[in-house]
Amino acid sequence: MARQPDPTARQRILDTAARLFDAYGVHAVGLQQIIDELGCGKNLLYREFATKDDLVTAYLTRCRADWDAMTADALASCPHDPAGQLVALVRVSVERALEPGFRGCPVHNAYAEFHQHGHPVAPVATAHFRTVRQLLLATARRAGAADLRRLADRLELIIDGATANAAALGDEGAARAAVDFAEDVVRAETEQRHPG
Amino acid sequence: MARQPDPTARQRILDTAARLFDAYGVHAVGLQQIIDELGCGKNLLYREFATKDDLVTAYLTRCRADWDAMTADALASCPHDPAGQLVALVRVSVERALEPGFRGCPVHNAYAEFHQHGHPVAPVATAHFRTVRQLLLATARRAGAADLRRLADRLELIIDGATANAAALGDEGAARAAVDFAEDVVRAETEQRHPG
DNA sequence: GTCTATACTAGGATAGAC
DNA sequence: GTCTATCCTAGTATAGAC
Repeated sequence: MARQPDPTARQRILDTAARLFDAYGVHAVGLQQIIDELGCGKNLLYREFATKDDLVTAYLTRCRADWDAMTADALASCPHDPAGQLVALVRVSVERALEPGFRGCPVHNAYAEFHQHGHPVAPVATAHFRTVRQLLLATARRAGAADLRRLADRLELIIDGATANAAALGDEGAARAAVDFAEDVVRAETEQRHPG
Repeated sequence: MARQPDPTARQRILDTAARLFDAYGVHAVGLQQIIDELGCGKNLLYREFATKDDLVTAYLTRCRADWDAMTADALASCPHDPAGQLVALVRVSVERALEPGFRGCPVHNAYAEFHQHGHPVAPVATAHFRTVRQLLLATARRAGAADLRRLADRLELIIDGATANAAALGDEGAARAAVDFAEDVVRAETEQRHPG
């Protein structure tokens, strides 16, 4: 009897690839290493992903989905408090960045490895950067910020800064100060102006 | 007559290596590519740098020296105004990050590629991170900040955030807001408290 | 003696045939 | 799942120009 194709194969390949790419970077991980860790045959991987670029693109798409889910949870934690949602977006970013072994935002890291020459993974990364920006702007608007772009810019700097710094210094660096910082910024940018 | 050894060889190798590592990442650049671009023989490179790790370590040490020179200039631009120096440190970081082709802080990028298993380049990178932090703390102290660590943490988040964000979105992102942000933070953290 | 250039080893990469 | 082809890597050794 012929074996049935395994519908979970693609997901298992992506799980292993993501773990290795996250830990060592894309260039540093070979397909053979993924195959060895997964214990599958070479055919299976090449059936699901024709080239390494295809696998990397799928990996980055998955990173984007993870980030979308993480931020959706943050927004849902205080659905009627947009100012609190802005702080929650910073909080979940910092929590992720302070996990042991964190090596930096996978999308930023992959973009640094592949941003040249119209590489196929570059547009997936840049789409993520625009998504982050749009989410901050939309939430700042609902929070009634006087200057939408200024508040969104400042929170984006805090998020990106905490992410990069945590990769370098972990919780011995500036990342642990990010949430307090964000609270002060949100308060300053959304408080009522005194009349007259 | 015998040829004289070229005292500039090591520097020329480092120039070319730094340009390629900055543009494509360390893993993505082979020694052969450096040799080809430089037009030297393989022997010369291996005489100056016995292994690729040696070359990468020298490259990172050079990146650190570049950063030290850049920040020394910033401090010298307003030697009797520590608060202005803090803003100047942010300004030069943002200017560097907004240059065309910027791919992120080279030390952060290299650390992301080589942070595992006690790799010989990792300590060079972590020493840089501590240097940045110490410089911000020392300057914040001279600026008379009420809470040294809070001011240094916040400025470090802004610098790291602008650097990472500029690599992703260039001047269409949050990086251009960093200097104004830093000015507000420095003002808030160094202003005189009202007595009583 | 210093340099360029090339040949070579050994291993790992992607890719694909069977 | 194995086996092969081709390429690229780090690194060494050798040949020959200046």
